[in-house]
Amino acid sequence: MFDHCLYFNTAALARQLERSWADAYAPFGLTAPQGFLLRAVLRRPGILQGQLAEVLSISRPTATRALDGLVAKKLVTRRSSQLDGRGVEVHPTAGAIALQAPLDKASAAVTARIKKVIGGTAFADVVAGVRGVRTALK
Amino acid sequence: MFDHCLYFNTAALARQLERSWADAYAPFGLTAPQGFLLRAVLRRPGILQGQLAEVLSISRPTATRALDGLVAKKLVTRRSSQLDGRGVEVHPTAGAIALQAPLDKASAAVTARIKKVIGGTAFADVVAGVRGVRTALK
DNA sequence: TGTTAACAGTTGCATAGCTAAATAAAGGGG
DNA sequence: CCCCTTTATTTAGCTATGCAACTGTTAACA
Repeated sequence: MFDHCLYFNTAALARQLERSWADAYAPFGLTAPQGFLLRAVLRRPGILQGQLAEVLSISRPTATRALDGLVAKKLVTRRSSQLDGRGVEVHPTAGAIALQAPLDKASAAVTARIKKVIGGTAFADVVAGVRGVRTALK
Repeated sequence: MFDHCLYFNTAALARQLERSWADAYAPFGLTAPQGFLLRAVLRRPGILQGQLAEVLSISRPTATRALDGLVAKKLVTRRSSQLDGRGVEVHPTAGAIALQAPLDKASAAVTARIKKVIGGTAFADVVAGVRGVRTALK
């Protein structure tokens, strides 16, 4: 019905892909967005919340709430920045650090499975195309 | 941070595009999903709810709730199917029919603007690529 | 014809996302 | 030093989405 609509196809694919990631992260007790958020914190311990929102391309209120969830699960802690009392640093707990390798492994498995289905070249082309549109519209 | 992740880029682009569509449909008092839902009903008056969910690639509960919104705005009516009492036909009201042409025009304008920014060829390539992934993963 | 299975829609509950407005901390004149 | 502006986060309120479970309708069939 909306075969040639960029928004329709992109949104539908996002919902479809979310299921794969939800399945992959469920064993860790994480949803897909929580998993990506935690992986971002693990890669940059102490990152400020605002920067997290930016690298994840979500609004700051959404980052606040998503972090509330990870704090409740004792996977990250908030710490007021010494340099600027307005900023809040986010640090992974020991439990989260223990999860990093398995989480990255599970993530790689999802990507590998999708690449196997659609082909590595098609995968790379679509990712590059989507990223290109994001950048052009920014 | 997740530059090569298909899910991350796709979901981020979907959120980004939604703003353009939200702006385009706001003058009609519609959100982006409501606008697409209404356009689908206008193209196939009397379509069954389950078929609507399928063509829009959303779950049936989501279709139920989205339709509740259009019914509240008096843009569509529900009618029990004569052929099968389980099914519910969705019909556009006269008010909705009057909206069809302007709604399609506003939709075309959004697409035209995006095509202008990223180029018509890139647009078509990305749409085809995204749709291809959707189909392959179905 | 009564029972059971399948199917369409709805309801309950939860997550994720946004905008707008409120709070809190810096920083800059005067 | 006080007031005003800017910036970082949070809170409030809303929409969209999904899964699981429930209700009502149809169909199959013993």
